[in-house]
Amino acid sequence: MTTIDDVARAAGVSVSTVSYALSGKRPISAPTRARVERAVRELGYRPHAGARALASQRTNVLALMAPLRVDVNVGVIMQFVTGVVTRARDFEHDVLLLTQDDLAGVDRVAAGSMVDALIMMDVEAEDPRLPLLRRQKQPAVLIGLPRDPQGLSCVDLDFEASARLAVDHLADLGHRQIALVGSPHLVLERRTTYAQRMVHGFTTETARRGIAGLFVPCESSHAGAVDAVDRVFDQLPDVTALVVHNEVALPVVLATLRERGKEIPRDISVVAVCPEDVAVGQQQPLTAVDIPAMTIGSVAVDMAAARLDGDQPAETRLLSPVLTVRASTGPAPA
Amino acid sequence: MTTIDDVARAAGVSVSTVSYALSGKRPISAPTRARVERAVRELGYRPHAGARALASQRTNVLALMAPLRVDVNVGVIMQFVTGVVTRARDFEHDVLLLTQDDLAGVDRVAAGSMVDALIMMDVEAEDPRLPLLRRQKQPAVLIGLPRDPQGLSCVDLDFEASARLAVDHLADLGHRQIALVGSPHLVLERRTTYAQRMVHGFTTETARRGIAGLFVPCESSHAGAVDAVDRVFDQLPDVTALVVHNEVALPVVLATLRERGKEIPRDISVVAVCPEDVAVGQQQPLTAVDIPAMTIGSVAVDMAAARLDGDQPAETRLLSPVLTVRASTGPAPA
DNA sequence: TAATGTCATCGAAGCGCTTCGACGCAACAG
DNA sequence: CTGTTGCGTCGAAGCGCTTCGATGACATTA
Repeated sequence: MTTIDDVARAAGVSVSTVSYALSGKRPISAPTRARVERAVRELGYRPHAGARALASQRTNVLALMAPLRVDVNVGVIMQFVTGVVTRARDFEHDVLLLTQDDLAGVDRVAAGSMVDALIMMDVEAEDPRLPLLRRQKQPAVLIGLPRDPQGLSCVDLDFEASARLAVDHLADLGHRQIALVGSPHLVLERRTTYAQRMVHGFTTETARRGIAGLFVPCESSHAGAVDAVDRVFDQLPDVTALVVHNEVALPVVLATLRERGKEIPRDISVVAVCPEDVAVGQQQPLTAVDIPAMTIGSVAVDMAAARLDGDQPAETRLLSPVLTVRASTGPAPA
Repeated sequence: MTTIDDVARAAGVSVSTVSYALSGKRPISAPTRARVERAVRELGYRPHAGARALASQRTNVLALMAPLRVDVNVGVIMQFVTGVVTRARDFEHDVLLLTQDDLAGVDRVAAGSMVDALIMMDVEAEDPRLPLLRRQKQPAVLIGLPRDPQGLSCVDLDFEASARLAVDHLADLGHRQIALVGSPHLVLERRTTYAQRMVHGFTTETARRGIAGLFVPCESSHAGAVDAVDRVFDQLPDVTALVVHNEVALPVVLATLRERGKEIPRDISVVAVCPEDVAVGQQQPLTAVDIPAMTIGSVAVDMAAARLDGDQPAETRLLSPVLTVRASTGPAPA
């Protein structure tokens, strides 16, 4: 292994000069810096991460805790992760991946000084990780919105506003009976707040506009989706529009509607709440509220970075939803 | 931060005694060990990862390079990752996540001594990462099979055998015209070997058994899947069985078959090659060759671990496929 | 000419841990 | 009673880096 000593010797300078030349934390004359850089290149020198972390109190790694279960929406998670990893590189950071259930992991990586900051996905209302996070010296960023975010940064799509946006779009088209096909029971029971916030926004907005609004949970399986559609028609026979907030179920819901003889958007309009690629990848392109998963991931990193060197206080950011009209919504049938 | 010195002081022993008490690398008397452990508990001591890495040449972290693109099969990747992360914990290791395109990452984390070993997913025949990997001091495990694995451990499902298994199952049921609906063009062009191995196994086995075998690539989109089905009927009008090795397309292929008036398995049999949960989660449970993604991930970790402390030489392991008969295959129509 | 200031560089301490060699002590053999 | 062995513990070196204070060279000013 080539060390900073080797570089110093090769460049004919002291170790500290090499360090300063590379970090730029003190002025080094151009010729000296050139010699150092040359030596670095020729020897293929890489600073030892552990030694650096020990001396500088910085690891250049951040922890990402992601739900690797199968029941949640794999595609969205992947995009979050991609956003985080990609943006982290812009800040010269790598990403240590923890699983959601690894509660001890928070302590292990934070107290063990393995990371500079932590990002947690899929936060629940009373998430058991929050107390752990609060007592670490590293800043934490939550993707999601717990009941009490005290001391922790949060970022998420504004799901209440998303629901409103979807309802308004449909209401403006004349729809008066709208159903929300949402997350599985389990997700709601876990008190994952995005699901709750969606339902809440939907309920209040339909109420506000004097519209019949029905919420049905929907399991993420073929059967679950078919069942959800059936329940909608059962409980709201004259429904003319659906808001679907469940990616896995989405294609099945569409197929089932067609099977039941409903043409989209002639007989029934559909607004999806999902990432853009899912919305346009269906049999027909769907009007949708975009879940900008990658953006959220990268914003999370930005927020972590801000707290690392700016030591700003924690803040909460809710991203404004954007609805894109495509082929799946139209005026309510007469 | 509480350090090993604090623990030593609290326990009334020397620093080295604490270290040995915790690592077990030298005998420490029971009472002393108890005092150390008590101090550790009371102070909430966690060794500093960087310091430990510096002194011991072990980081207890392994790198996992995963394709976070969207075009590949997200679900399978997630399962690999889960397998790796979960198994890594059994060996007291954490996982650093790199993206596939981050070629420089190999050097950064390996030469920078951030990890003890590397695991690379989605390896191509002439993968550009291989030379980089070979010159690192850390062992590497590939998920996939490059043309020349020299010096690197490999693990994957035996896709040639999988194809054979699928073909044999169908041939034994009397099918004489079989099509393989496979990976997208791009994946093949990238020379991702699982796709090639699948095609090769399919081609040789159909030939060996004197069966008409047709391979059609299939893009991972609704339109792509529909198109693939059309091409199959175009080029092999009397086809009675399909092998589908493309998870994303799978549901669309099934739907399209039905739309074309083909009932499964009465008119046409289908063998999927996909993870079990995908096979059973379709509208009807599918006969399938399981892709044991999680197992492969955990085997990869096992292989890495073996090379870490046993310093066994590199080896290649191809997992034997298992075909499970479900509702989508039956005798060839007369 | 001496005092002052600037700039580039150096030396050394120290980050927190592991590990090697040494040491004291008790048990045992000769 | 001395010599040997083995167990449990300690001290110190060293892992590779960052950073602080000091220093020397040189230019600037009084």
